[in-house]
Amino acid sequence: MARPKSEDKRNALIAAASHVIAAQGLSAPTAVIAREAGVSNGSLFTYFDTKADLFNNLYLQLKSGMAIASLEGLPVDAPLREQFFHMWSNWMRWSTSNPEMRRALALLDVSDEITQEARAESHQAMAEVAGMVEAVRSHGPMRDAPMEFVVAMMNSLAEATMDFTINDPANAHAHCKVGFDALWRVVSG
Amino acid sequence: MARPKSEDKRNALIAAASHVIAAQGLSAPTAVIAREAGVSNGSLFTYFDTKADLFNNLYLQLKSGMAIASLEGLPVDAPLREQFFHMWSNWMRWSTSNPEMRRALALLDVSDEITQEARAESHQAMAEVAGMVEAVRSHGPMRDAPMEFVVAMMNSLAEATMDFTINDPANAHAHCKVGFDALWRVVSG
Amino acid sequence: MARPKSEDKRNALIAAASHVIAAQGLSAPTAVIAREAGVSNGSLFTYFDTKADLFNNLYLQLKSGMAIASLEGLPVDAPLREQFFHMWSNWMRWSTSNPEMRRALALLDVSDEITQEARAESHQAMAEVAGMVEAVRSHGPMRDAPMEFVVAMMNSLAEATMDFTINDPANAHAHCKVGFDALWRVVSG
Amino acid sequence: MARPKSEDKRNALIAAASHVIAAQGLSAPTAVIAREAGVSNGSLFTYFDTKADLFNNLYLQLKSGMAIASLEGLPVDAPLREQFFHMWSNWMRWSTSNPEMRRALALLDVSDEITQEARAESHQAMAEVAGMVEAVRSHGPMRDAPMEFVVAMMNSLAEATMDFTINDPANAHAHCKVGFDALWRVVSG
DNA sequence: CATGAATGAGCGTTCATTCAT
DNA sequence: GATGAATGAACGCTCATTCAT
Repeated sequence: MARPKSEDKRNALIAAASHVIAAQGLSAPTAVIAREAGVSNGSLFTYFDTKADLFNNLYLQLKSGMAIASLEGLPVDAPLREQFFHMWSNWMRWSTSNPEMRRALALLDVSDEITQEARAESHQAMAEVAGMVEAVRSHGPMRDAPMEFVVAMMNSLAEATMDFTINDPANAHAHCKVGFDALWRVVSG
Repeated sequence: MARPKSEDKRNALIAAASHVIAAQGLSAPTAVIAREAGVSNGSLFTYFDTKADLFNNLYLQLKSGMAIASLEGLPVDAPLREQFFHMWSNWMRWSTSNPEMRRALALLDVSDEITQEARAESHQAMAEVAGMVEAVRSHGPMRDAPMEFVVAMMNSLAEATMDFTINDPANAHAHCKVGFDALWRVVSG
Repeated sequence: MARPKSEDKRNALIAAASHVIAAQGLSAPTAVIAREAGVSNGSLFTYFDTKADLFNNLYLQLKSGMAIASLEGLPVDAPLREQFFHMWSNWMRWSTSNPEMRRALALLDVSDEITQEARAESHQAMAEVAGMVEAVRSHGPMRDAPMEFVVAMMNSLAEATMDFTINDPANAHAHCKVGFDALWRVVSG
Repeated sequence: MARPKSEDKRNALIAAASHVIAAQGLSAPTAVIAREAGVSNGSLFTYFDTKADLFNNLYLQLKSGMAIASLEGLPVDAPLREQFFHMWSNWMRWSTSNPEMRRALALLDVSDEITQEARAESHQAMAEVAGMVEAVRSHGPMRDAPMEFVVAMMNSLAEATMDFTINDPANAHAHCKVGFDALWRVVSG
């Protein structure tokens, strides 16, 4: 079956794309990404049909990595607020521990190369998180607002908190708390 | 920076850049922007040194336009919350009335072509708005958080509300209110 | 040139090359030819050193197939003109029955990938046909012209007739006759 | 009005394309053509939208140049055969004096980059020549064959004669005569 | 100053060929 | 031998910027 397609190389390309996009933006040459991955420029295209395809796959990978990290060790029997805070802390930790991934994701999120399919799929990765928001808001002041709106607000507050924390990581803990309290006031009153 | 011959052309280029960026993204060719402005491609560079220079100028223009619109008709003698809501409503109205400008601004905001200087200057345009936040939060739960953090949260909630409203303009009024209430809970408790 | 394992694969590659060249031209990727032949892209190069080598072999194959078809059932005892017409009819029938081969051959003939050796060898395949021309012209108006010139003219009239017939196959019979009469006038007076 | 598009450069590009195609075939890089024309690679595309556009223009230029050359000094009051021979001689002289153009034209003629429009337009350039054929054949053995067929035969005999003459230019005059006589027999009996 | 042609570096992608499995 | 992934040179075309007019 000849040399099988190497999962390692695929991963290296995804990882390299993340680094390079963080450093150079979405206009980073595919050749640079390939070199960073230790792969020839042509090989990139045996793993991804197009640059956009690579980007969509990276997007999905980052989103799901983020979602998984957010739910790690969730104290399912604890009170809702505690669970929610746990998730939020994980989320903030992921973003500050992986600032490149976070920047790449921010750039991809705003790019029009990312397809609706990829966006929809990424929502599924975040479904469990969204479910927690749903549970929280159902008794709060936003109980009548569209779910998507509430999720959008949560995301936007998360973004703001991440941005702030990345620039001032020394107080990461405090910022995390401030951000969470703000979010809690938004959804829970 | 000897004043160029025609302020009109400069304005036309800025306006065209806004349209074209909204439609094609930041990678839109300068030649397209120039054509849209009714100006030759070469002339663009007598008004702006580089494409990045044009973008920074556009960024400033949009930010200040947005700030001015937000403060229009501010009821200076009314209670703070009412003033704040007035400002917020103006802000939302600007973004939904000028979706192209809003989209261009969102793209520019995330671009690394925008210099720190331009970002700092844009904060001055928003100074008065920031001043209102300052007044509101001083007695609220975020009284100890860094001012920039609070402003960042306000911006992020505004972004989320704008996005949502642009996709569902029929309920613009309701969304505006929901967004404001959330913001008020964040800063004021 | 140790005989490769599978003569079948070699033939499949030759046949596939013919189809694919007819459809896509000489710039058709070798990978496409290999896929069409049901063979891996790498294997193509165990049967042919280079793409040009494949093309030269295909060229020879087509030329000799055409020559063989032209001589099939030749009425060796019939008058010369009748023999000649028989050959011409066969030739035309081959080209209209195998339009893909005919198109591939036309493309190859004009390509500079085909070596002088291959061209010379192909002349041998047509030697018997050329011999008939020789016999015909020896008493005709072209008796003093170089043999190659006469053959070239025959070929060119054959090409023109084939082209015309392929575009209007309903009247294949008539076109065949018109073409032959023209040729006869050229070589025999 | 700025620097006007230079007719000289356009011509240089057309001429360079002709040289380079003759030497390297249709896959010659546009960059080589541009260099040969003394122009930057990018400039080629201010004169021609695409490589195919350049090729179509070259095709037209060559065809019309050939047609014009063929009709130069036509003795309009002479007998038809003499006129016809004059045209034929011109044609052969053009092709042997311009072997590069002739080869480029042969390659272009067979390329699928040449549009139907360009082919149709080129027929107009040859209209006067075709008219002469029409006049000749109307009383000959091909009076009932489709005009296009007759023209195709004339072209094919011309091609064969050119090919032969280019390889043996010393006897150009004799080959020209032999080719013409053959053609005359085809169309006139 | 306005114009738009000129420039040439740069990019995404292809593909003949090689080579590890 | 067969496979198909790996390679990297090559290509058509774009576009920010410069410069002749």
